[in-house]
Amino acid sequence: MSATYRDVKADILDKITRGTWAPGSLVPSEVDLAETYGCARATVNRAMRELVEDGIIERRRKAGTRVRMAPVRQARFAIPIVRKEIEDQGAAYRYALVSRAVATAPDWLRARLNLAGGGQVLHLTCMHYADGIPYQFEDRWINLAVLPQAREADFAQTGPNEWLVAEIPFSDAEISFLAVSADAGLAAHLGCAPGDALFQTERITWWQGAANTFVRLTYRRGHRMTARY
Amino acid sequence: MSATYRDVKADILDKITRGTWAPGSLVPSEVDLAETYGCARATVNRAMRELVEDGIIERRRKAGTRVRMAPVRQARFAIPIVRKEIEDQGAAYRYALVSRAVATAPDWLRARLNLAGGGQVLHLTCMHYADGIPYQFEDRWINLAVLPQAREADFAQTGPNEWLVAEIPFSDAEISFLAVSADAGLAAHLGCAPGDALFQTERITWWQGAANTFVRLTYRRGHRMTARY
DNA sequence: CAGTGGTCTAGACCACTGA
DNA sequence: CAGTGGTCTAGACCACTGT
Repeated sequence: MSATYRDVKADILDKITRGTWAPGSLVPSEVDLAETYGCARATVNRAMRELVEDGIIERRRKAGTRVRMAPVRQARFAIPIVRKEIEDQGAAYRYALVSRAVATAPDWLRARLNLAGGGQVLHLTCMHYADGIPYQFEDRWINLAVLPQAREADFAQTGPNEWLVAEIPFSDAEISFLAVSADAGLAAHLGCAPGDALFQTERITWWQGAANTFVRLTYRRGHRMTARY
Repeated sequence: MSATYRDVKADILDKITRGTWAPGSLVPSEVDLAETYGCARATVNRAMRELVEDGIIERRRKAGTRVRMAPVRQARFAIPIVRKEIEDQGAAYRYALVSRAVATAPDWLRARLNLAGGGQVLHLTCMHYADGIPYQFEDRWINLAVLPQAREADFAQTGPNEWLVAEIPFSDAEISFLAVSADAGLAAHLGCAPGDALFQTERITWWQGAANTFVRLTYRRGHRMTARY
């Protein structure tokens, strides 16, 4: 008697993975399941909500709950701060500012960030090292219309990433993963040969509707990003 | 009076993003918040649980709830079936089996999948096209000890991905994203030049503790994977 | 040991939506 | 319009863990 929501979730998941409840089939209603497991409906409801969250089942009022035909396989990636990423690997972290310039946003950036014409941006390039070895090259553009205080910030000691996290702790973002061929500059910074295939991420973040930064992070040769799901 | 859990969540999130409640600061207890919002504690609790899930706050019994110092930025990626991915772009999908062979698992694969010596695997290579243009090259290894029925399956018409989803709808997986340089084979299949940088994913899936498949998916030049969070 | 979150309950009302 | 999920409530007990 008296199952917990974890018990209920585990049992239902088991029935689904073992095929007792096939993809597309109808799952008993919450009331029935509550009786089956001898618990309150709220308990069943919580188990079911988590299964929806996990992409295992689909629910619709009146129509009931069904096992998904094609499970939505989804992975969650933690987007780490570079320093933490490196330190978690047990390596020593070092940061270096490569260049810094205030400029008018180039056309491609205005299009990406949906900026008005003539917008001023702060363009930074930096390097992140793990145990002295190049780890990541950072190419960052900060919208000075949204973050005028960036103009006065000192990025010689602290990377723009950590500065931004302190300045704007929570924001919306869009991230892309892709592969690029190393040009001469990247090759020099990351200690690889021109033409080498490198893993790159691009990220745009917004705060209260306005884009505040665009960043392109290029990792050293051989880097991979891993997740479990 | 009588706020919903969405109201409560939105209001708390607003207080955090606007800086009213700074990173690291203590959030009022559930009992207090319930009184503030004029709702039941369970309602506040649900809002708070979702904020934990979103990586915004941390909670510990007795110690209370705090705004996270470094927000855990996390992105969720839907791992699509290639066919769906292509069709959702409005393109026509075509599949072709390139090769098929039963073999003893090579050492690197045995290590990756934690297989016993002498294990038999089915090695398949396939192509996926969008509007007739090469889209993705699939290099798949299926553990015949776990999935003996793969030996008899016809992969000429249906890709191994869809076959596997039907056979083992739900499983655990580990996925990696990386960049590779196209070798002669990949270049020929994907219609690019040798040496081009290509985006690649590797995935291992387990079912009931045993690895059943390893797959390496290489995308055509210029492919990028995008998510919002 | 006291305060906080974690969970369960029994009941209620509501919001959809398929038949 | 009836059945299903979605949510809220008031109260209860429990499980941690800081002081």
